[in-house]
Amino acid sequence: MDTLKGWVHEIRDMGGIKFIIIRNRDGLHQVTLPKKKVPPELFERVGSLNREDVVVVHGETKDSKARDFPTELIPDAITVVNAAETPLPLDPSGKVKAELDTRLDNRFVDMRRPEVQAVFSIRHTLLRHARAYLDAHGFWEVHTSRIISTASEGGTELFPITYFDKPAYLSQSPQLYKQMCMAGGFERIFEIATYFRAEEHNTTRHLNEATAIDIEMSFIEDEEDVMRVLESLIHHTVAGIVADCQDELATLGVALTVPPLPFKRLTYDEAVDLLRSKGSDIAWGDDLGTESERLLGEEMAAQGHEYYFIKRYPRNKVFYIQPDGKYCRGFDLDCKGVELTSGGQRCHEHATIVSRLEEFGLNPASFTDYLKIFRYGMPTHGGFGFGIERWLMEMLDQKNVRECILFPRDRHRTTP
RNA sequence: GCCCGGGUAGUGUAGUCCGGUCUAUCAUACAGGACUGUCACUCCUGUGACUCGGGUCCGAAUCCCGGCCCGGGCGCCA
Repeated sequence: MDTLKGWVHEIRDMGGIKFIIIRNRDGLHQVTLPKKKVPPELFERVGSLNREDVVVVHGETKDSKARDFPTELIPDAITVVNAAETPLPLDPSGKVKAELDTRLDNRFVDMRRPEVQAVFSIRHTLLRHARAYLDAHGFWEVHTSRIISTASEGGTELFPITYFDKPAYLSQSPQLYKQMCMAGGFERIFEIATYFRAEEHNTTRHLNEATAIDIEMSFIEDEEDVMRVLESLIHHTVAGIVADCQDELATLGVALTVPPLPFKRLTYDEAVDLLRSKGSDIAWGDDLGTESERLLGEEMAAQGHEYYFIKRYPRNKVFYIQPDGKYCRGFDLDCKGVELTSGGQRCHEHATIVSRLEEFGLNPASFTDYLKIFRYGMPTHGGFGFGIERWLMEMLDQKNVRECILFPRDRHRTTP
Protein backbone atom coordinates (compact mmCIF):
# COMPACT_ATOMS: atom_id res chain seq x y z
CA MET A 1 0.00 0.00 0.00
CA ASP A 2 1.29 3.43 -0.89
CA THR A 3 0.35 6.91 0.16
CA LEU A 4 0.28 10.01 -2.00
CA LYS A 5 -0.16 13.47 -0.52
CA GLY A 6 -0.74 16.62 -2.51
CA TRP A 7 -3.11 18.95 -4.29
CA VAL A 8 -5.77 17.92 -6.82
CA HIS A 9 -4.30 19.31 -10.01
CA GLU A 10 -6.85 18.01 -12.47
CA ILE A 11 -9.75 15.55 -12.66
CA ARG A 12 -10.54 13.73 -15.88
CA ASP A 13 -13.86 11.93 -15.61
CA MET A 14 -14.36 9.53 -18.53
CA GLY A 15 -17.55 7.96 -17.15
CA GLY A 16 -16.47 4.42 -16.37
CA ILE A 17 -12.92 5.43 -15.48
CA LYS A 18 -11.67 8.51 -13.72
CA PHE A 19 -8.22 10.01 -13.47
CA ILE A 20 -7.04 12.37 -10.77
CA ILE A 21 -3.75 14.17 -11.29
CA ILE A 22 -2.13 14.96 -7.97
CA ARG A 23 0.53 17.66 -7.71
CA ASN A 24 3.13 18.07 -5.00
CA ARG A 25 6.68 19.37 -4.81
CA ASP A 26 7.97 16.25 -6.56
CA GLY A 27 5.79 16.86 -9.60
CA LEU A 28 2.61 15.34 -11.00
CA HIS A 29 1.24 11.88 -10.17
CA GLN A 30 -1.71 9.95 -11.54
CA VAL A 31 -4.43 8.30 -9.53
CA THR A 32 -6.60 6.02 -11.66
CA LEU A 33 -10.11 4.82 -10.74
CA PRO A 34 -11.49 2.08 -13.01
CA LYS A 35 -15.12 1.69 -11.96
CA LYS A 36 -14.85 -2.04 -11.33
CA LYS A 37 -11.60 -1.93 -9.39
CA VAL A 38 -12.29 0.68 -6.70
CA PRO A 39 -14.97 0.90 -3.99
CA PRO A 40 -18.26 2.28 -5.46
CA GLU A 41 -18.54 4.91 -2.71
CA LEU A 42 -15.05 6.18 -3.54
CA PHE A 43 -15.78 6.22 -7.27
CA GLU A 44 -18.85 8.40 -6.71
CA ARG A 45 -17.12 10.74 -4.32
CA VAL A 46 -14.49 11.77 -6.90
CA GLY A 47 -17.21 13.88 -8.48
CA SER A 48 -17.29 16.10 -5.40
CA LEU A 49 -13.56 16.81 -5.46
CA ASN A 50 -12.43 20.24 -6.53
CA ARG A 51 -9.18 21.41 -8.06
CA GLU A 52 -6.61 22.29 -5.41
CA ASP A 53 -8.22 20.23 -2.66
CA VAL A 54 -5.49 18.86 -0.42
CA VAL A 55 -5.83 15.08 -0.37
CA VAL A 56 -4.16 11.96 0.93
CA VAL A 57 -4.58 8.97 -1.35
CA HIS A 58 -4.09 5.38 -0.17
CA GLY A 59 -3.77 2.65 -2.70
CA GLU A 60 -1.72 0.27 -4.71
CA THR A 61 0.92 1.44 -7.16
CA LYS A 62 0.82 -0.26 -10.52
CA ASP A 63 2.43 0.16 -13.91
CA SER A 64 0.50 2.69 -15.94
CA LYS A 65 -0.65 2.78 -19.53
CA ALA A 66 -0.46 6.55 -19.33
CA ARG A 67 1.80 8.40 -21.72
CA ASP A 68 3.14 10.74 -19.04
CA PHE A 69 3.32 8.49 -15.99
CA PRO A 70 5.28 5.26 -15.58
CA THR A 71 3.13 4.26 -12.61
CA GLU A 72 -0.27 5.09 -11.20
CA LEU A 73 -2.05 4.66 -7.90
CA ILE A 74 -5.26 2.57 -7.76
CA PRO A 75 -6.89 3.98 -4.61
CA ASP A 76 -8.82 2.28 -1.89
CA ALA A 77 -9.20 5.47 0.12
CA ILE A 78 -9.02 9.20 -0.54
CA THR A 79 -9.06 11.62 2.39
CA VAL A 80 -9.78 15.27 1.79
CA VAL A 81 -7.51 17.05 4.26
CA ASN A 82 -8.91 20.40 3.23
CA ALA A 83 -11.19 21.37 0.38
CA ALA A 84 -10.39 24.33 -1.86
CA GLU A 85 -13.04 26.96 -2.54
CA THR A 86 -14.09 27.77 -6.09
CA PRO A 87 -13.41 29.54 -8.29
CA LEU A 88 -9.67 29.79 -7.75
CA PRO A 89 -8.10 33.25 -7.85
CA LEU A 90 -5.86 32.06 -10.65
CA ASP A 91 -5.17 28.85 -12.52
CA PRO A 92 -2.20 26.99 -10.98
CA SER A 93 -2.08 24.56 -13.89
CA GLY A 94 -1.01 27.44 -16.11
CA LYS A 95 -3.60 26.70 -18.79
CA VAL A 96 -4.81 30.28 -18.56
CA LYS A 97 -2.03 32.77 -18.00
CA ALA A 98 -2.38 35.34 -15.24
CA GLU A 99 -0.69 38.71 -15.12
CA LEU A 100 2.21 39.13 -12.71
CA ASP A 101 0.20 41.50 -10.57
CA THR A 102 -2.63 38.98 -10.17
CA ARG A 103 -0.11 36.26 -9.47
CA LEU A 104 1.61 38.32 -6.79
CA ASP A 105 -1.71 39.27 -5.19
CA ASN A 106 -2.32 35.52 -4.86
CA ARG A 107 1.26 34.46 -4.45
CA PHE A 108 0.54 31.36 -2.36
CA VAL A 109 -1.47 29.93 -5.23
CA ASP A 110 1.04 31.11 -7.81
CA MET A 111 3.79 29.39 -5.84
CA ARG A 112 2.18 26.04 -6.60
CA ARG A 113 3.13 26.42 -10.25
CA PRO A 114 6.13 24.28 -11.28
CA GLU A 115 7.85 27.25 -12.94
CA VAL A 116 7.73 29.25 -9.72
CA GLN A 117 8.93 26.31 -7.65
CA ALA A 118 11.78 25.84 -10.14
CA VAL A 119 12.96 29.43 -9.67
CA PHE A 120 12.99 29.12 -5.90
CA SER A 121 14.51 25.67 -5.91
CA ILE A 122 17.35 27.17 -7.97
CA ARG A 123 17.55 30.14 -5.64
CA HIS A 124 17.99 27.77 -2.73
CA THR A 125 20.63 25.80 -4.62
CA LEU A 126 22.42 29.02 -5.52
CA LEU A 127 22.66 30.04 -1.89
CA ARG A 128 23.70 26.54 -0.83
CA HIS A 129 26.62 26.49 -3.27
CA ALA A 130 27.59 30.09 -2.61
CA ARG A 131 27.71 29.40 1.12
CA ALA A 132 29.72 26.23 0.55
CA TYR A 133 32.21 28.09 -1.64
CA LEU A 134 32.67 30.94 0.82
CA ASP A 135 32.90 28.55 3.75
CA ALA A 136 35.58 26.56 1.92
CA HIS A 137 37.53 29.76 1.39
CA GLY A 138 37.54 30.87 4.99
CA PHE A 139 34.61 33.27 5.07
CA TRP A 140 32.49 33.41 8.23
CA GLU A 141 28.81 34.06 7.81
CA VAL A 142 27.68 37.00 9.93
CA HIS A 143 24.45 38.87 10.53
CA THR A 144 24.67 42.59 11.07
CA SER A 145 21.88 44.93 12.01
CA ARG A 146 19.30 46.21 9.55
CA ILE A 147 18.47 49.10 11.84
CA ILE A 148 20.71 52.14 11.68
CA SER A 149 20.60 55.43 13.52
CA THR A 150 21.66 57.97 10.94
CA ALA A 151 21.49 58.58 7.23
CA SER A 152 25.17 59.46 7.24
CA GLU A 153 26.04 56.77 4.74
CA GLY A 154 24.89 59.14 2.06
CA GLY A 155 23.75 58.01 -1.36
CA THR A 156 20.38 56.37 -1.62
CA GLU A 157 17.21 57.34 0.20
CA LEU A 158 16.45 55.48 3.43
CA PHE A 159 13.17 54.32 4.92
CA PRO A 160 12.65 56.09 8.23
CA ILE A 161 11.25 54.05 11.10
CA THR A 162 10.50 54.73 14.75
CA TYR A 163 12.71 52.92 17.22
CA PHE A 164 10.91 53.36 20.54
CA ASP A 165 11.16 57.15 20.97
CA LYS A 166 14.10 57.62 18.62
CA PRO A 167 14.26 58.06 14.86
CA ALA A 168 16.03 55.29 12.95
CA TYR A 169 16.31 53.92 9.43
CA LEU A 170 16.29 50.62 7.60
CA SER A 171 19.75 49.78 6.35
CA GLN A 172 20.44 50.20 2.64
CA SER A 173 23.68 48.19 2.79
CA PRO A 174 25.77 46.35 5.40
CA GLN A 175 28.85 48.27 4.18
CA LEU A 176 29.74 49.96 7.46
CA TYR A 177 29.33 46.78 9.48
CA LYS A 178 31.35 44.73 7.04
CA GLN A 179 34.21 47.19 7.40
CA MET A 180 33.78 47.13 11.15
CA CYS A 181 34.26 43.35 10.99
CA MET A 182 37.55 43.95 9.19
CA ALA A 183 38.63 46.34 11.92
CA GLY A 184 37.50 43.65 14.32
CA GLY A 185 39.93 41.15 12.90
CA PHE A 186 37.42 38.71 11.35
CA GLU A 187 39.50 38.92 8.14
CA ARG A 188 36.97 37.23 5.88
CA ILE A 189 33.21 37.49 6.28
CA PHE A 190 30.06 37.27 4.24
CA GLU A 191 26.46 38.11 4.87
CA ILE A 192 23.29 37.24 3.00
CA ALA A 193 21.94 40.72 3.51
CA THR A 194 18.64 42.45 2.89
CA TYR A 195 18.86 45.94 1.42
CA PHE A 196 16.16 48.57 1.79
CA ARG A 197 16.14 51.41 -0.69
CA ALA A 198 13.51 54.11 -0.63
CA GLU A 199 13.82 55.04 -4.29
CA GLU A 200 10.68 55.56 -6.32
CA HIS A 201 11.93 53.60 -9.26
CA ASN A 202 9.49 51.69 -11.38
CA THR A 203 11.28 49.18 -13.53
CA THR A 204 11.52 45.43 -14.07
CA ARG A 205 14.94 45.24 -12.39
CA HIS A 206 14.55 47.33 -9.22
CA LEU A 207 13.19 46.33 -5.83
CA ASN A 208 12.84 48.40 -2.68
CA GLU A 209 13.74 45.35 -0.63
CA ALA A 210 16.45 43.21 -2.20
CA THR A 211 18.84 40.50 -1.11
CA ALA A 212 22.58 40.35 -1.70
CA ILE A 213 25.61 38.23 -1.04
CA ASP A 214 27.94 40.69 0.66
CA ILE A 215 31.54 39.82 1.38
CA GLU A 216 34.49 41.66 2.87
CA MET A 217 38.10 40.44 3.12
CA SER A 218 41.29 41.76 4.70
CA PHE A 219 44.96 41.91 3.72
CA ILE A 220 44.33 42.30 0.02
CA GLU A 221 46.90 43.69 -2.43
CA ASP A 222 44.31 45.40 -4.57
CA GLU A 223 40.79 45.01 -5.94
CA GLU A 224 41.85 42.08 -8.14
CA ASP A 225 42.02 39.89 -5.01
CA VAL A 226 38.34 40.63 -4.44
CA MET A 227 37.42 40.18 -8.09
CA ARG A 228 39.00 36.74 -8.15
CA VAL A 229 36.81 35.66 -5.25
CA LEU A 230 33.73 37.00 -7.03
CA GLU A 231 34.38 35.33 -10.37
CA SER A 232 35.25 32.02 -8.69
CA LEU A 233 32.13 32.26 -6.56
CA ILE A 234 30.00 32.74 -9.67
CA HIS A 235 31.80 30.01 -11.58
CA HIS A 236 31.40 27.43 -8.81
CA THR A 237 27.86 28.39 -7.95
CA VAL A 238 26.66 28.18 -11.55
CA ALA A 239 28.46 24.84 -11.90
CA GLY A 240 26.58 23.64 -8.82
CA ILE A 241 23.25 24.75 -10.23
CA VAL A 242 23.96 23.07 -13.56
CA ALA A 243 24.85 19.88 -11.71
CA ASP A 244 21.89 19.87 -9.30
CA CYS A 245 19.03 21.61 -11.10
CA GLN A 246 18.61 20.03 -14.53
CA ASP A 247 14.91 19.36 -13.90
CA GLU A 248 14.29 22.92 -12.77
CA LEU A 249 16.23 24.37 -15.70
CA ALA A 250 14.25 22.17 -18.09
CA THR A 251 11.00 23.36 -16.50
CA LEU A 252 12.09 26.94 -17.16
CA GLY A 253 13.50 26.15 -20.61
CA VAL A 254 16.87 27.60 -19.67
CA ALA A 255 20.12 26.29 -21.14
CA LEU A 256 22.59 27.32 -18.45
CA THR A 257 26.32 27.16 -19.11
CA VAL A 258 29.15 27.67 -16.66
CA PRO A 259 31.01 30.92 -17.44
CA PRO A 260 34.74 30.21 -17.99
CA LEU A 261 37.42 31.81 -15.81
CA PRO A 262 38.82 34.38 -15.76
CA PHE A 263 36.08 36.88 -16.60
CA LYS A 264 36.74 39.72 -19.01
CA ARG A 265 38.17 42.89 -17.42
CA LEU A 266 37.11 46.10 -19.09
CA THR A 267 38.54 49.34 -17.78
CA TYR A 268 36.30 52.36 -17.50
CA ASP A 269 38.48 54.08 -20.13
CA GLU A 270 37.99 51.17 -22.52
CA ALA A 271 34.26 51.21 -21.83
CA VAL A 272 34.05 54.93 -22.64
CA ASP A 273 36.07 54.47 -25.85
CA LEU A 274 33.84 51.57 -26.84
CA LEU A 275 30.68 53.57 -26.19
CA ARG A 276 31.97 56.54 -28.17
CA SER A 277 32.84 54.27 -31.09
CA LYS A 278 29.19 53.17 -31.00
CA GLY A 279 27.98 56.76 -31.23
CA SER A 280 27.53 57.59 -27.54
CA ASP A 281 28.42 61.13 -26.46
CA ILE A 282 29.42 60.01 -22.95
CA ALA A 283 31.97 62.29 -21.27
CA TRP A 284 34.91 60.93 -19.25
CA GLY A 285 33.76 60.89 -15.64
CA ASP A 286 30.08 60.31 -16.40
CA ASP A 287 28.29 57.40 -14.77
CA LEU A 288 27.38 54.54 -17.08
CA GLY A 289 23.63 54.92 -17.57
CA THR A 290 21.13 52.24 -18.46
CA GLU A 291 21.62 52.78 -22.19
CA SER A 292 25.42 52.61 -21.85
CA GLU A 293 25.22 49.42 -19.81
CA ARG A 294 22.96 47.86 -22.42
CA LEU A 295 25.33 48.81 -25.26
CA LEU A 296 28.31 47.40 -23.38
CA GLY A 297 26.36 44.22 -22.74
CA GLU A 298 25.70 43.78 -26.45
CA GLU A 299 29.33 44.40 -27.30
CA MET A 300 30.58 41.97 -24.66
CA ALA A 301 28.07 39.36 -25.82
CA ALA A 302 29.42 39.76 -29.34
CA GLN A 303 32.88 39.00 -27.94
CA GLY A 304 31.51 35.97 -26.11
CA HIS A 305 31.45 37.44 -22.61
CA GLU A 306 28.33 36.88 -20.54
CA TYR A 307 29.90 38.17 -17.32
CA TYR A 308 32.47 40.99 -17.34
CA PHE A 309 34.07 43.40 -14.90
CA ILE A 310 34.29 47.13 -15.36
CA LYS A 311 37.19 48.47 -13.28
CA ARG A 312 39.38 51.55 -12.81
CA TYR A 313 36.47 53.94 -12.49
CA PRO A 314 37.10 57.68 -12.08
CA ARG A 315 38.03 58.47 -8.47
CA ASN A 316 34.78 60.36 -7.94
CA LYS A 317 32.72 57.12 -8.00
CA VAL A 318 32.36 56.47 -4.26
CA PHE A 319 34.08 58.15 -1.31
CA TYR A 320 35.08 55.01 0.58
CA ILE A 321 36.80 53.35 -2.40
CA GLN A 322 40.60 53.58 -2.44
CA PRO A 323 41.69 56.32 -4.86
CA ASP A 324 44.43 55.61 -7.37
CA GLY A 325 45.54 58.72 -9.25
CA LYS A 326 42.63 59.94 -11.37
CA TYR A 327 41.05 56.51 -10.93
CA CYS A 328 39.85 54.42 -8.03
CA ARG A 329 39.91 50.75 -7.13
CA GLY A 330 36.21 50.18 -7.46
CA PHE A 331 34.66 47.74 -9.90
CA ASP A 332 31.29 46.58 -11.12
CA LEU A 333 30.38 43.16 -12.38
CA ASP A 334 27.82 43.22 -15.18
CA CYS A 335 25.97 40.37 -16.79
CA LYS A 336 24.37 40.83 -20.20
CA GLY A 337 24.18 44.60 -19.75
CA VAL A 338 22.84 44.62 -16.20
CA GLU A 339 24.86 45.54 -13.14
CA LEU A 340 24.94 42.69 -10.62
CA THR A 341 27.73 43.68 -8.29
CA SER A 342 29.49 46.74 -7.01
CA GLY A 343 32.73 46.43 -5.08
CA GLY A 344 36.32 47.37 -4.69
CA GLN A 345 39.22 47.98 -2.41
CA ARG A 346 38.19 50.27 0.43
CA CYS A 347 40.16 53.09 1.98
CA HIS A 348 41.85 51.70 5.07
CA GLU A 349 43.86 54.70 6.35
CA HIS A 350 42.20 57.33 8.49
CA ALA A 351 43.85 60.23 6.68
CA THR A 352 42.78 58.93 3.28
CA ILE A 353 39.15 58.41 4.22
CA VAL A 354 38.97 61.89 5.79
CA SER A 355 40.38 63.54 2.69
CA ARG A 356 38.02 61.46 0.55
CA LEU A 357 35.02 62.72 2.52
CA GLU A 358 36.19 66.28 2.00
CA GLU A 359 36.76 65.57 -1.68
CA PHE A 360 33.11 64.49 -1.92
CA GLY A 361 31.91 67.62 -0.09
CA LEU A 362 30.94 65.62 3.00
CA ASN A 363 31.62 66.77 6.53
CA PRO A 364 33.98 64.39 8.41
CA ALA A 365 32.46 65.60 11.68
CA SER A 366 29.21 63.84 10.87
CA PHE A 367 31.06 60.54 10.24
CA THR A 368 32.72 60.28 13.64
CA ASP A 369 31.53 56.75 14.41
CA TYR A 370 32.51 55.51 10.97
CA LEU A 371 35.93 57.17 11.07
CA LYS A 372 36.73 55.68 14.46
CA ILE A 373 37.18 52.20 12.98
CA PHE A 374 40.18 53.45 10.96
CA ARG A 375 42.06 54.75 13.99
CA TYR A 376 43.03 51.62 15.92
CA GLY A 377 44.47 49.21 13.40
CA MET A 378 42.58 48.63 10.16
CA PRO A 379 44.01 46.23 7.58
CA THR A 380 43.76 46.72 3.85
CA HIS A 381 40.42 45.31 2.78
CA GLY A 382 37.81 45.13 0.09
CA GLY A 383 34.57 43.43 -0.81
CA PHE A 384 31.40 43.55 -2.81
CA GLY A 385 27.64 43.41 -2.68
CA PHE A 386 26.12 40.97 -5.14
CA GLY A 387 22.39 41.23 -5.86
CA ILE A 388 20.78 37.79 -5.71
CA GLU A 389 17.49 38.65 -7.44
CA ARG A 390 19.20 40.39 -10.33
CA TRP A 391 21.62 37.53 -10.73
CA LEU A 392 18.79 35.01 -10.85
CA MET A 393 16.88 37.21 -13.26
CA GLU A 394 19.78 37.25 -15.71
CA MET A 395 20.75 33.62 -15.17
CA LEU A 396 17.21 32.33 -15.69
CA ASP A 397 16.21 34.85 -18.39
CA GLN A 398 13.33 36.13 -16.31
CA LYS A 399 11.72 39.28 -17.66
CA ASN A 400 11.03 40.77 -14.25
CA VAL A 401 13.14 40.80 -11.10
CA ARG A 402 9.93 40.26 -9.12
CA GLU A 403 9.90 36.67 -10.43
CA CYS A 404 13.02 35.99 -8.37
CA ILE A 405 11.83 37.05 -4.92
CA LEU A 406 8.90 35.47 -3.11
CA PHE A 407 7.24 38.62 -1.86
CA PRO A 408 8.52 41.61 -3.81
CA ARG A 409 8.42 45.08 -2.35
CA ASP A 410 8.24 47.70 -5.04
CA ARG A 411 6.96 51.24 -5.40
CA HIS A 412 3.36 50.20 -4.74
CA ARG A 413 3.37 46.76 -3.19
CA THR A 414 3.49 46.05 0.53
CA THR A 415 1.28 42.93 0.47
CA PRO A 416 1.35 40.03 0.63
C1' G B 1 10.53 63.05 -9.69
C1' C B 2 9.67 63.23 -15.38
C1' C B 3 7.37 60.79 -19.61
C1' C B 4 4.34 57.03 -21.99
C1' G B 5 0.56 53.08 -21.70
C1' G B 6 -3.48 50.56 -19.46
C1' G B 7 -8.21 49.09 -16.25
C1' U B 8 -14.14 44.40 -20.00
C1' A B 9 -16.94 37.65 -15.96
C1' G B 10 -12.72 34.03 -10.95
C1' U B 11 -8.52 34.16 -14.78
C1' G B 12 -6.77 35.65 -19.65
C1' U B 13 -8.75 38.19 -23.83
C1' A B 14 -11.94 40.49 -28.52
C1' G B 15 -14.56 44.95 -29.16
C1' U B 16 -12.75 51.22 -28.05
C1' C B 17 -9.44 54.37 -33.48
C1' C B 18 -14.58 55.75 -36.66
C1' G B 19 -20.64 56.09 -30.44
C1' G B 20 -26.05 52.85 -32.65
C1' U B 21 -29.58 44.84 -32.51
C1' C B 22 -22.92 45.05 -27.69
C1' U B 23 -29.18 41.76 -25.73
C1' A B 24 -20.61 42.49 -25.20
C1' U B 25 -16.41 37.85 -28.36
C1' C B 26 -13.51 33.66 -27.42
C1' A B 27 -10.82 30.45 -24.13
C1' U B 28 -10.52 28.71 -19.40
C1' A B 29 -13.18 28.39 -14.82
C1' C B 30 -17.76 27.18 -12.25
C1' A B 31 -22.80 24.24 -12.13
C1' G B 32 -25.54 20.13 -14.45
C1' G B 33 -25.41 16.04 -18.05
C1' A B 34 -22.97 11.97 -21.54
C1' C B 35 -18.60 8.95 -21.98
C1' U B 36 -13.90 2.59 -19.28
C1' G B 37 -7.34 4.64 -20.62
C1' U B 38 -7.50 10.14 -20.29
C1' C B 39 -3.02 12.76 -20.43
C1' A B 40 -4.65 20.90 -22.29
C1' C B 41 -9.85 14.46 -22.54
C1' U B 42 -13.99 15.38 -25.74
C1' C B 43 -19.11 16.75 -26.42
C1' C B 44 -24.05 19.12 -24.83
C1' U B 45 -26.70 22.83 -21.60
C1' G B 46 -26.26 26.74 -18.29
C1' U B 47 -23.74 30.79 -14.98
C1' G B 48 -20.67 34.99 -14.80
C1' A B 49 -17.88 41.35 -16.75
C1' C B 50 -17.52 47.04 -19.32
C1' U B 51 -12.53 50.82 -12.59
C1' C B 52 -15.31 55.12 -10.14
C1' G B 53 -17.52 60.11 -10.58
C1' G B 54 -18.94 63.99 -13.77
C1' G B 55 -19.75 65.82 -18.84
C1' U B 56 -21.15 65.70 -24.35
C1' C B 57 -25.06 63.21 -27.08
C1' C B 58 -31.48 61.02 -28.99
C1' G B 59 -27.85 57.18 -27.66
C1' A B 60 -21.38 55.91 -24.28
C1' A B 61 -17.56 49.76 -23.03
C1' U B 62 -16.38 53.30 -27.10
C1' C B 63 -15.62 60.59 -27.05
C1' C B 64 -14.06 64.61 -23.11
C1' C B 65 -12.56 66.03 -17.85
C1' G B 66 -11.25 64.41 -13.00
C1' G B 67 -10.29 60.57 -9.20
C1' C B 68 -8.57 55.72 -7.85
C1' C B 69 -5.63 51.55 -9.15
C1' C B 70 -1.92 49.24 -12.18
C1' G B 71 2.11 48.42 -15.92
C1' G B 72 6.51 50.23 -18.45
C1' G B 73 10.74 53.61 -19.78
C1' C B 74 14.08 57.24 -17.87
C1' G B 75 16.19 59.48 -13.69
C1' C B 76 17.75 57.84 -9.10
C1' C B 77 20.20 53.41 -7.25
C1' A B 78 27.72 51.93 -1.88
